[in-house]
Amino acid sequence: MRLTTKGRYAVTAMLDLAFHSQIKPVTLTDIAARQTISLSYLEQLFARLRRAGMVKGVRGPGGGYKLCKKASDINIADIIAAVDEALDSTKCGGEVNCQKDQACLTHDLWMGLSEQIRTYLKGITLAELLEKNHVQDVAQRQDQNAHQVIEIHRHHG
Amino acid sequence: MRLTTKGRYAVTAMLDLAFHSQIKPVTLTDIAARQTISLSYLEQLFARLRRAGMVKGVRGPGGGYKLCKKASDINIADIIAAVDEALDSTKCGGEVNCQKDQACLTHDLWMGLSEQIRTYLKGITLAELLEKNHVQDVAQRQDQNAHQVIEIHRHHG
DNA sequence: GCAATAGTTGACTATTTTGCTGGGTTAAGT
DNA sequence: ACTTAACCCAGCAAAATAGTCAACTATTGC
Repeated sequence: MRLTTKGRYAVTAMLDLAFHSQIKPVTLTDIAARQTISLSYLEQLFARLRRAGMVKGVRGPGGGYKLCKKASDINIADIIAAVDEALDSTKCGGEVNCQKDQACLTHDLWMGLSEQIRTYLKGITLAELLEKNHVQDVAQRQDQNAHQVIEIHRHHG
Repeated sequence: MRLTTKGRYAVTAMLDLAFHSQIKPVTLTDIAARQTISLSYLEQLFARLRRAGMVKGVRGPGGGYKLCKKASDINIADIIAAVDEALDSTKCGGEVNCQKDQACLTHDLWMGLSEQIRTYLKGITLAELLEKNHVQDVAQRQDQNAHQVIEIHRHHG
């Protein structure tokens, strides 16, 4: 399991989708605007998410994307796996005898690590994240406001 | 904390170094040959590892690289951090108000995840890895031999 | 001192991934 | 019909990844 910006984009977009598509489908244009991701890049990502059976596209006016499953049934690991797509992980993609003699020293480490991370991310659902974010988002906003007030006081005091 | 092939290369090389530099320094040429990583790429990686105070270069004949600390005092997270070098992690590198209004939806997730992974990797030392690999390496070799014997039997039986 | 070894440095290239632009086609709603 | 928005490409620019080459310096051993 690789961790790059691409996966983060996908998770961000899915989060946005989960949050806004309760009532009607959400257009990629909207997500692009809210999350400042380019529309075309989103199209690429959603093409893969769709192929992975995570989202469904609805054409025509009033269309957009919807989640195929409940947000509580979608985990982060699957999202990342969907967009990262079949990188053979290293020269030793799954195989054990990856190197001539000594068998790729880090094999066990990376397999173990990968598994650990995957397990961790599989345990987190979109729904959980949404909840968590909602709460903390408010908290952050309050903090920010507080800081701003303090800053203003400093500059004008 | 990002996870890419670069970090894996670095860990692989450090593992090799830890394993072979018990007696005398190890040249990058040797590591390059054993781990099939290009010499120049290794040079780049080791330049950073050296600047991070993890390895020490010894010039002249019989020279090479040595670990600065004991293998049991070097953890994987530090190795990866050393070569990955100051990526500001995303547009919201550490800052909280990464986006105009809604504050980067995935912020909490990625910070939490990063921390989780870092913690995990900080808990693994080169020494531990070496030990683990040594044992499993032998095991794998035995397995392989066994499989080969079976294959031969199949083809010639 | 001289030659060989091996680190050190930097500039330069190639490949891949990433992220994006812009063109189109197709399905659905008004 | 017309609009909307998914779908589908072909390509492109920037960045990251991986590697090459060449010059230089410090160290060891003869």
